[in-house]
Amino acid sequence: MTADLDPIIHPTHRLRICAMLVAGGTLELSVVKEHLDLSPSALSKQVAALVDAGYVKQERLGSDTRRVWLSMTRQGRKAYQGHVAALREIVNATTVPAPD
Amino acid sequence: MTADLDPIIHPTHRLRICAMLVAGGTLELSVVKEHLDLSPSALSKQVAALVDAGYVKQERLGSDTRRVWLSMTRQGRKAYQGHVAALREIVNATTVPAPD
DNA sequence: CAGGTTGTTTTCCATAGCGGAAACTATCGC
DNA sequence: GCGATAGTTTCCGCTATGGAAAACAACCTG
Repeated sequence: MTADLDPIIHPTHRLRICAMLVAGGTLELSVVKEHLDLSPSALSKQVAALVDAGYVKQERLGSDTRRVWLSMTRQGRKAYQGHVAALREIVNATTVPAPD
Repeated sequence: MTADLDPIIHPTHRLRICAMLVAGGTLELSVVKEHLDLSPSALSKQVAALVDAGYVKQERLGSDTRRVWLSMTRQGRKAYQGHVAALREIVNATTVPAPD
């Protein structure tokens, strides 16, 4: 009943990264970097955290294999959905502990 | 157009505290503590951060002045609304940077 | 294929945030 | 006044974060 916020996803940069990937499918790392205006190292680390958690897949695709592409894994999509559900639950809460 | 996430509000405990107060009006600190299952010191610190930001008002009301009551300030409510708007914007984003 | 360039990751470092435990302050009820 | 109750602060260790620069990888050109 009480969905939990996912601490891997919640921090602002990672939440944004996931949102982009969920909406956009497979995106180039550099596109995400520009869109979120993150430094290379900051982005790389946040993405690494998502990859470590099994939420995001990284691959070098296309003709120029220097470029990295990102996409959500099935597990990541599920975790993201759960996280968003938890956010909605919190934000939409109308019920509040009854006063004494 | 791009609303920003508020770093004061975003962290999970503070988000929950704000959500409770926005929904519940004036609540006793201990009620919040029980509801969120936080240790005394953890709660005290998170609330202090919200108070420092001017988002939450703390007062000792009623006969037992040991008990602290919490409520959102006007500024806090506004910040919370903005934060939630930003969350919605991120989560509902359908538009994504166009591919090459 | 050497050398330069571009894209990404890693290392190093300094700083901020967080939470538990325990000491402390203030108040209450008897 | 005393023990119990509510909350805050201090102290401490741990994790997270981010910038800068070094390192690494892949590409491109001559």
